[in-house]
Parts: sequence; structure tokens; C-alpha cells
Amino acid sequence: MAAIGDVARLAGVSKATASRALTGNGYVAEETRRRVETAAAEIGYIASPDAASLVTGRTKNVGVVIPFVNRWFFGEVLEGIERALLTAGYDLTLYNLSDSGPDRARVFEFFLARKRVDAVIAVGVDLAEHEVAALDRREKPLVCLGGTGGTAARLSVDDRAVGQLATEHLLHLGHTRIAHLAGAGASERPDTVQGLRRHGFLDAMGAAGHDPSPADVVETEMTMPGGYRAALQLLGHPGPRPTAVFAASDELAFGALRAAERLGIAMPAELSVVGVDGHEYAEMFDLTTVEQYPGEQGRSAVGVVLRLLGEGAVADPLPDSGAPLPTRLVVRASTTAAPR
Amino acid sequence: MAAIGDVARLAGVSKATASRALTGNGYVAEETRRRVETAAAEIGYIASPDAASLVTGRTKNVGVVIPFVNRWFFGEVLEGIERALLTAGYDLTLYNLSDSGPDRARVFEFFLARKRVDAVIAVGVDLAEHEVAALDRREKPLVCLGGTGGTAARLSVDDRAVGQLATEHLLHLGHTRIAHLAGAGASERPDTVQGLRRHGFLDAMGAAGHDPSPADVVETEMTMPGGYRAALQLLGHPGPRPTAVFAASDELAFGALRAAERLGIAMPAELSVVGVDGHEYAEMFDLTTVEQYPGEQGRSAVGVVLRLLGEGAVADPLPDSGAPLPTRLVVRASTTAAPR
DNA sequence: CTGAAAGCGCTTACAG
DNA sequence: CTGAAAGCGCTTACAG
Repeated sequence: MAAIGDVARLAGVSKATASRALTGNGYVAEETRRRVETAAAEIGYIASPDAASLVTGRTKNVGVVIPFVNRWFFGEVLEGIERALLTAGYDLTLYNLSDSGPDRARVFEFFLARKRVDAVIAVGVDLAEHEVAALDRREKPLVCLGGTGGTAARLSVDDRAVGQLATEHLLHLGHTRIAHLAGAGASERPDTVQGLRRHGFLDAMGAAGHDPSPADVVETEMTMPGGYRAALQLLGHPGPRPTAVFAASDELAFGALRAAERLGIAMPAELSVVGVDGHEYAEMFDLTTVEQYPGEQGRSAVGVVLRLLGEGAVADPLPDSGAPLPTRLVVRASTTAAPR
Repeated sequence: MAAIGDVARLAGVSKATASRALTGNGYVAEETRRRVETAAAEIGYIASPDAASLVTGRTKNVGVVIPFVNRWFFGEVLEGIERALLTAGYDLTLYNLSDSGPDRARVFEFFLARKRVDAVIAVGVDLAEHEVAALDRREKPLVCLGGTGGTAARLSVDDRAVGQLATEHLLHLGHTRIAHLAGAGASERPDTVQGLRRHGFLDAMGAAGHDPSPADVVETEMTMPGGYRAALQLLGHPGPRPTAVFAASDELAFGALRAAERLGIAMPAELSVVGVDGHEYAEMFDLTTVEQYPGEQGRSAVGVVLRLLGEGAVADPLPDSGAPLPTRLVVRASTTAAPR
């Protein structure tokens, strides 16, 4: 495999000059540069990133820590990150983090602790203090997208406001008995995404003078089957039922829609449903939702990382100092005026 | 940051001995090894993979090339690969490959061409000859999971057999007018997944003496909205319609189910639907499907890569020499006897 | 079983 | 603008 010495010889220059010509660092005569480039192209030379890293201390590689790959939101974020990183000439090393256990510890204590990545992006992960500390100790910049813990740059939507907005939309339509399909752990961990959305729901209900019964707030895994099962339980028993549901994610909402259909509940006449995410299937399901833009969020996270690493435009202000990420209520046919 | 010299000094040995103790290569007295390990733990030493790679030529890093992250099948494969690689102490570098264009060329000609990965796993990608050649030139082992092109180790289900099996299931139930929701490009590229499944469908129909009208085979993007739109078109017009649909993926099938519901077609009395994949939502939708096991497939691909790299058990036979990956027909309520 | 030395493939002060 | 030399942090023959 061609090394830089080969290029240098072919171009009739020293390795130092060849390096300067190829990396663009330092002065090289225009003509020399061309000769070197031609030589490199001729023998298909590509610098060994490992050797370069060893001396520069930069790997051009960012670690991404993410709890799921197969949930729409996370997949979109990952794609956004990947594209932005590739464009910037960076590699993406993927760590699919489980909730806990030895595998998780291994990621932080071994994989991320080595000098293989320049920075890490944590997507929707609730970081323990010692995990953040491990990164700090190695002086690895950390950018968090959602999730909790970590003190460094954080990008996040305002999940409490999201919950509030969705709920207010239903209240506006005249609904008074509104149920909430929350993510698992919402009440136990008020600082998590699911916790904040639940909080927003409760706030909006309270402000309107309603006090939801505990039975109308059910927690479940944030997937379509999770929403399905929870909605079956919520709507399936006899007696009066809620006229509207705020689901903490679109996938939950899809499950609720499916459950309502199964139960023969007329949609949206007898039941309005609103979700969160702007899932690519939302339009097909005619689902009203509070959209967020995960692909864009991923790209933003990369922007912050790049700035932290001193790439691109100098010293732009970091988003973490600023406003929450954008969201938008999109009204479709799944929500309508309360039955009277 | 601690280097191996620090460990050596602290343990009172040479760098060579420290290295041997830590990597496990070469002889080291048991007591010396313990001293070195203690020293390393004390100062939190972790070897720089870049420096090690430079001399061993091994990066302990595998590149994964995949066209989507946010389609169920691909996400599952990716998770399976990630877990297996992590267990083996390998990093996963992710390349989310677009169909074509400069980004795609850059992945093969720059990112994958450097000495950063030991091998590459291509998931469901149709490799061009020059792409395979680029990898070959760099002597990078290549393992293909599905997709086409590439001559190296290939793992694959028998997609023609899958199409045949699904179709025969419907024929057995007495259906005679069966439509096929195919993936885009199925007729143009007979060697692709979608092409082979279509082929299997046609074979089974032909063997049963049926000749599907061209209007009953429609191609669309392999997603739920794609299936929805295609099924609307297929089932929505007046006149007699098919009594069964073979969808080339579960996501397509879900879309078809949704379309049927929208059109007021009684399920499964008036329409049977069978899919392919064993999607995690299949059970919720009561969908009959030909299951495959993408997580397991990903793990198998890693197994092959590891063997190619000389890790683990020596010289096991490569699956590429052998049988197709397992699939299984799972019958649920979405298919039933043809209406009479 | 252990150490001194060379070298993996680069980049970067330092001279010139 | 260019080159000779040192060095990034490891591992691995080679001696002993």
C-alpha cells in the first residue's frame, strides 16, 4: 500500500513537502503542489488516518451514543448526524447504548475512553454523573441532544411546552376529559422527555381547571404496540371514556388509533388523538401532531460539535446558550371538536 | 494522558514488557503481569488504538455500509451488527449510503479506502463492480448481507422462495386473483430483493395456472405510505378486485391494511394480505408474514467478518458456501379462505 | 521471562 | 518555499 514516501519520491520532493502539499498546511509552491497531487493520484495514495492522528491528536471521528436505532425519531437523528459528519469529512462511530448493565459501562470506560473519537454526541440518553466525568477526564467534548445529565452543550426541544401545546389544542376544541398516553417512567423521572411532556399535560389541564384522574394517565413503552395496548386498556372498559387522548409520541398515537378502530370507536367523532414528533407516517394516519425535526436536530448537533472542535466558522455562539429547538403544531383530521 | 511509558515506569518494567502484559502477546511472568495491570488501572491507562493500529495493521474497526437506518429491517440488522461487534471489542463505523451521487463515491473512494477499517459489511446494497474493486485493491474483506454485486462472502435469504411461499399460502386458501405489491424497480432489476420476490410470486402463480394481469402487480417504495398509496390504487377502482395481496414487505402490507380499512373492505373476509419480514408490529396488525430474522442476520455477518479476520474459532466453513438464511411463514388473521 | 531498539506512517517545528 | 530530523504511542523481532 502506497505511503507518503512513495508519493514524495515520485514527485521528487521530501516527505515533509509532500505532506504539506497534501494537507494544505504550510507553504508549498503552486507548481510543487500540483506535482505532488498528480503523483498521489497516480498511485492512489490516501493518507493513513491513524498515523496522522498520532501526531495531530485529531482523529476526525465522532462517537454517537444512542439508545435506539429503530425508533423513528432516533433513526432520523442518526441519519442527520451521519450526513453532516460525512460532509465535514468525519467518520461516525456508533454506540447503541443499552439502558444499563456491563455493556453500557464498557462503552464509556473502554470504547469512548480511548483516543479514537474527537468528541461524542449523546442522543436522548440520560447520562449518569460518572459517565460525564469519564468523558471530561479524557477531555472529550460532549454534545447532548435531548436526554438528561451532562453539563456541556445541550440541544433540546422544550418538552414541557410541547405537552402543554398539544393539550391546549384539545382543550380549545372543547374537550374536558382528556387522557394522556405517557412514556414509561414519566412520573418517576420528571426531568426526562416523557416526564416533561406529562408535566406539560398536567399543567395545561390544571390551568383549565381540570384534574385528570390517575386512571387517565397511563405509562407505556413509546412504540405503536405500546400505545395499542395502553389505549385498549384506557378505552376498552365500560363506562364513560375520555373524548381525547394526548399521546407522548406519534408511534404511541398510531397505536391508539389502531386500538380505537378495534374497539369500534368512531374517529374522530368520538375520540380525538394528538401525538408528538411529525413522524413520516403521520400524514397517512391523518394525525394531528406537534412536529419536531430530528434530522435537522442531528445536523445542528454536528454543527455544535464542529465548532467545539474549532472547525468551521470561529466562535459562533453555541445554541446551548439559546432557544429550544423548533416545534410546530400541525392539525389534521384526527382531532376535532368534542362531542356534545 | 497516560501513555504506556507511565505504566511501565510505575510497574518498574520496560515498555515492551508492559505492552506484552497488557495485550497478552508473548510471555510475561504472572507476577509481572499483575503488577503491570495494577499500574495501568491505577492511572487509568488505555492503549491508544491508533498507535497500536499503526504497528499491527489492525484497527479493530469494521465499516458498515447501509442504505437506510430508518426502515425496520435495516435498523434491526444494524442493531444486531453493533451488538456483536461491540462484544468482540470492535468499533462500528457507519456509512449511510445513498443510491448514487458524489456522496456515495466518496464513501468508497475516500472513507473506505483509507486504512481505518479492517473490513466492511454491506447491508442490502447493490454494489457496482468498481466499488467492489476499490475494496479489493485495498485488500479489505467484504461481507454482503443481501443486496447484489460483490463476489465475497454473501449471506442472503432466498427471496424467490420467499415470494413463492407467500403466494402459495394464498393459493392454498383458494385465492385465484392475487395482486402483488412489489418494491420499486422489481421488474427492471430481477436480481434485487424486490425483483426476486416478484419472480417468486410469478412462478407460484404460473405453476397454479394463473396469469396475473399487469395491473395487479404494482411497484412502489417499500414503506407503509408507499403500500397505502399503491393499495388505494389497486383496490380503489370500481369493478372486481383481487381477493388477496402479497406485499413484498410488512411495511407495505401495513399500508395495504390501512388502505383497505379506508376503502371499507372487510378484512380478512374480502381481502387477505400477507407480508414479508416479521416486523415487530406484525403481531399487532394480525399480519400473516414470512418472517426473517434481521438481528440474527447481522450477528451472522459479524461472525463471518470475524472469521475472515482470523478471530475466533479457526476455519469454520463460511455460510456463503451454504444454505440461505432462515425464513418462516407465520399465519395470522390477515389471511383466510377466499370468499366464494 | 525481559529489555533495548527499530519502526509503523505520518506531521511539524526548526533551519536554511 | 523546502528538507532533515524528531517524535506521536505503541508493538515486535532480536538478543540475552
